[in-house]
Amino acid sequence: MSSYGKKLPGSFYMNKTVDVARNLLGKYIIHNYNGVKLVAEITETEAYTGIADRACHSYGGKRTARTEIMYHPGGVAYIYLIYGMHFMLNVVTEGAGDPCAVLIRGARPVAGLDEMAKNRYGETYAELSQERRRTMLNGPAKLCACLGLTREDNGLSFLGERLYLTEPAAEPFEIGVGPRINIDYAGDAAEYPYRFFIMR
DNA sequence: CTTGCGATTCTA
DNA sequence: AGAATCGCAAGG
Repeated sequence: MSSYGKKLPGSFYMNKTVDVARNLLGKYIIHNYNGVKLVAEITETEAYTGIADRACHSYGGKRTARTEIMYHPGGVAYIYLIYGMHFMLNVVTEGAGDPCAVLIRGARPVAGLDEMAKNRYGETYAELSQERRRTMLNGPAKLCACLGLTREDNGLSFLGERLYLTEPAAEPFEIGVGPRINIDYAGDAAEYPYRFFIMR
């Protein structure tokens, strides 16, 4: 076990997606990237609950090359390109054939700060403005850019050695809940309280 | 094959 | 408010 806590077991992911989304708050994302350990604490998530969820890419059982990985058993990464330029990291949940996932919307940088800053801004962490230091991981696309995650990493198992999640020493926090962001197309589902975030 | 557009971000 | 920028998915 590393100093960042014990790796989450496969069973963590095989639960109701909304519960996993809530439980992911405070967990660490570890990406061993170019020989550097990038670490970030998850601070904001959104649950996408599969076939019955109009906001979910697999809504209605839609099964395409892009959504295929969501049908895999929980514990793998679903990473896709959006707006032709941004990648989004999701944690696939629940059992095989139940295409659900949790979008990681935000995090707090913990380690590998220089490498993260270089990945997105081409500067060391020390060279970043205070504003950028504060906001470098507070969006799903920024998070992927800083952590060096791309389409190439789609389907990676969180039980492997390169990309995984850990349970760090517990620090209590309150959990905020609200509707998901930018899914106006989803009708009633746009109002579901499926977004979770740490309130400090 | 064509076309419309998105679970975003930054700039003005 | 608008642009950037392209793979995906639906439709012809």
